[in-house]
Amino acid sequence: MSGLQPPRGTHDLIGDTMRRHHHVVETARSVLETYGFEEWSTPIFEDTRVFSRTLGETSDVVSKEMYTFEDRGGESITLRPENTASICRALVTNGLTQSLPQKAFYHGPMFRYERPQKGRYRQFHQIGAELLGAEGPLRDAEVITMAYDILKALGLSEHVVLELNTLGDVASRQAWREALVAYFRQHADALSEESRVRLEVNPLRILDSKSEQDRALLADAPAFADYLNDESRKFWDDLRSYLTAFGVEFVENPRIVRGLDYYSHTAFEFVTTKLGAQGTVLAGGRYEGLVEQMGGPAIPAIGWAGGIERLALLLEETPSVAAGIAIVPMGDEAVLKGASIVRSLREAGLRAEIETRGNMKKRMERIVKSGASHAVVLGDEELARGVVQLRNLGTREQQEVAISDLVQALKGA
RNA sequence: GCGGAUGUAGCUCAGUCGGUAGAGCGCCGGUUUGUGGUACCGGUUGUCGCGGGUUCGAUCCCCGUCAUUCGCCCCA
Repeated sequence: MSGLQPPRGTHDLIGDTMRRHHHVVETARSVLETYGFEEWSTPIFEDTRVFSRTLGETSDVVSKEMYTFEDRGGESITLRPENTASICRALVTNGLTQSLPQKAFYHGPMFRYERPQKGRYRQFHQIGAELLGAEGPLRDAEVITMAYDILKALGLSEHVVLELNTLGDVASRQAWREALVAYFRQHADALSEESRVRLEVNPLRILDSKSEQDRALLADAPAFADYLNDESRKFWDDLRSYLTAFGVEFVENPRIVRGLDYYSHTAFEFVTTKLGAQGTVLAGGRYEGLVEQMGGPAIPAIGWAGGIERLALLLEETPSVAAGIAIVPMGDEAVLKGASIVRSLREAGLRAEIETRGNMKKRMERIVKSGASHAVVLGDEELARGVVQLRNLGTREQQEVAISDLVQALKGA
């Protein structure tokens, strides 16, 4: 055993872990395609400004969680902590602001320097979707419904609840935020120590506090509903109507504020109670200023990202690998013939292995354990007659088949 | 970044009140050139996480460190 380990918070994806991971991505892909989304791949690292400008300088992600370094040319580079900003950058870079809407999805590693826990890693993987050029709440509802369909296809719809909130437009939020700050300033001495910091840095976060003393204050805090302007209120009403029309259930949770600065109007999270403190499994919202910050026109968009590790942890079962066919040659001559047979099976698109090690009992044990569907036994006697024994390992039925008919017999099976 | 728990074979774990480690499972070979997971025989596995200290001697005691894990913060 070597002393080398993967760096803290990183992990290898092998075997069952990789299969679960892959299953999440491919299940999502098939749903995303029914909605007309296409895969985009952006660089894993970007100019630091892509993230620092857009996520909010004071957000935890930017202030303490980014992997930022100078490259040899002196440029400040950051390993992407999320992908939405990159997608917006790519939209502008590739001149796609002229052909809206764009429906993009992505999956891949993200990097945040955090203390690892179950379902939380420093290199983790997200799958996400962005609808760029989302003209109104119908699109928000549609993109949320798409996320729900993916969770359902993964068999998780029973384990997860959609929590929904509105953050209003910039004007509404600004007015409310000022009222909140004024209120909390008045009661600063009653706030928890952490929330006094939040008051300066990200006051909306106080709403999400788990501290008892903070919660006591929240009851009389200014309600956002009183600050929503007419346009924002209509957006919120329409969103809920459309979601209902799509048949997606949700609960309203006014405490969802999201950690990143760029959201407006719609904010949502799919949460579970099964992952300890890491209950959010997929989350997103509407953002209207990001593309403009990347140097493009003001294009409203709606998107979300799901944590692939968290989704994979929730899967009930590990997807199985496809059953194969095992060739069992007995004797040197038979191995040569077995080689040509296994090749012809593979050329026919069948999954096949040639099993040469140990006595026949040991071979059969290994083959059965491997989940193979059929064994093809080939000894001197069969060789002489140009046939094989084809055994169905499920039914234990065995028949003699001419080598020339083997592919057809297996394809029909 | 803060606080708690844990670290012995590939896996699950036992153990030594300080005398350089064991079980089950797994894995490999054979019984068996001819057929199924459970039979029989044999075999394999460890810097007891890493570094330092105390000691004649440390896997065990002490300190540090790394990793995992739970909670806080924050987030997917």
